Amino acid sequence: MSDMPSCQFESRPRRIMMGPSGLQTDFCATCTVRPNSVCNVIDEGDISRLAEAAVETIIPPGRGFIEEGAPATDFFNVTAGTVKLFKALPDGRRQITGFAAPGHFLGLAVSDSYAFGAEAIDTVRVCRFSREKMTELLDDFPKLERRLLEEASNELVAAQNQMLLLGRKTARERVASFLLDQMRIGQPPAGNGGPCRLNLPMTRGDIADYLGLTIETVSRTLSWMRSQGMIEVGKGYAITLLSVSRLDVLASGNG
Amino acid sequence: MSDMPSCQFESRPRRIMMGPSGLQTDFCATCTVRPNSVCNVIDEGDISRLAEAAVETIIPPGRGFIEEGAPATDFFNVTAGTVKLFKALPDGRRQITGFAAPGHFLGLAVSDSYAFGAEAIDTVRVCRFSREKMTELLDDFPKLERRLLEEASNELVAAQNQMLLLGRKTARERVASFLLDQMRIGQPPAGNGGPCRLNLPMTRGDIADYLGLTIETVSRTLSWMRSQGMIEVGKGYAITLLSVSRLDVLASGNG
DNA sequence: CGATCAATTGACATCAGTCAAACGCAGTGG
DNA sequence: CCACTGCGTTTGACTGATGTCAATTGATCG
Repeated sequence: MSDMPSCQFESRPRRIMMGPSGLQTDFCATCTVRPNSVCNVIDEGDISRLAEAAVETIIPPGRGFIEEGAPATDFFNVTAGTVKLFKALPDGRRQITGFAAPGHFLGLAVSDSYAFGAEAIDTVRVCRFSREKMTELLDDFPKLERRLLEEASNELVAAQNQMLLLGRKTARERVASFLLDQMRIGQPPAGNGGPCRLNLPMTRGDIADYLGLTIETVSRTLSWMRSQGMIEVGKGYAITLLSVSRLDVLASGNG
Repeated sequence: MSDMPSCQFESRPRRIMMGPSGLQTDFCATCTVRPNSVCNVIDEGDISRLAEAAVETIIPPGRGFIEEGAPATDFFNVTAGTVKLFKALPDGRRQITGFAAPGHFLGLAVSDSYAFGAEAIDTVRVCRFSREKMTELLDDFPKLERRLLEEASNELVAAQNQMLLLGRKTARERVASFLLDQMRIGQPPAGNGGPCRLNLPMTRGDIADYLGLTIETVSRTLSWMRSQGMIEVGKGYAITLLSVSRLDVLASGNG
């Protein structure tokens, strides 16, 4: 599907403000995703330590930047765009294990090689940390470790939900679950129940690989939902959820 | 399938040796699973702190001891037997998200309620830690936090593998993957390639719920493997792997 | 306008699920 | 000792949801 060249970064070393003392200062201080990311455990006073360790990298759409099985040299924090994480079988079958939105931390594999691949869906910006810098940060900021554990636990919960979806839900239930999940990402938790417009960054193929279905089944299912008045399929990647409640019933297996 | 009574423990407060100073001593020091569990990061000198916090609990076969959605009051460390972890849909469909063998740490969910249920397969022994005690331990032993992060990362990798299995593998590939995984649990990593006898603690139903299949399909697939000379199905829960290499080819999708 | 690529739709095939029967084994009680 | 029961497993016949293959539509971009 994608050519997946071996990990090539289009890194552009970030221009960093220098403070009076010559120390790097507030490159991270102005980061818009910090409140939602693991970085939020670093105090204002220590923020320059973070900026020092991070290298901002821009990744164009479709470019792979983590190769499954390659040596795990870096950690990443997504600051813009959406990344797909996946595993593949030798014959090309692919399972997307998750989508990483801004704030998401990547690279939690403990082993010395990545257990999954990663590819930019749209234009992605990440903060890259070398393994060494990351180790230093972990040693100096115990809070960071606790925060990463929290992050990992949340991912585990998401993974368990996905296993339930992949192992036991029907195609309609899977698509409904997916749409609701996507809604919860963009929306504040208190959804008002009214129509909700989504702008999905990923293709039908990505959705299929995420839900363990084929492109055709995803397309047919969306068409069926449209025929039922549950959603509206706009042009491009827009989908409007017309009846969140009915999708909810479907997603939880009571359709 | 199981009646799952609300969490009832058959706790028997562990008899603990008292040292000269009146402090509890080496209940954990003699623990056979400590080398493989998160507890191995606590130094000998501090081992009594661990013993102080742990309550050993015996759980009979079939008894549920974590209920999905219930308040997450305790953490567990499995010391004997096998536990199944699962999520369920309202209509009873069930996905087993993993099996916890001795050494496995349970309860990593950060939220205040359990994201999964847990039930003993055979007679299970666990060390139970209250949330408060666990927090104390984490505060006092930073190494423990790092170790838990490692554990969580490993579980994430396993979860990603399982997503690939559930989303993209055929029934034969799933069963082959499962048998090989089970072999690797019991065996030291250097499998000699010769026949390998497994004694699975779980029923066909559990295997089916783990692999996202039905009992019938699991049974048929095992019969097919037997007809191919790949395995031997003994009475009870014994299965002998006759050709690990052919199972390997199957499991990785080149069957 | 033609080329390309993603998405949709249709016709058909198939893998795994469903329903049902039979088997094997263990435990119980006559 | 044997009949009876319960439960998990195996096997068979059939069904159906989803995959496969293929044609069409629609959007984007030179």
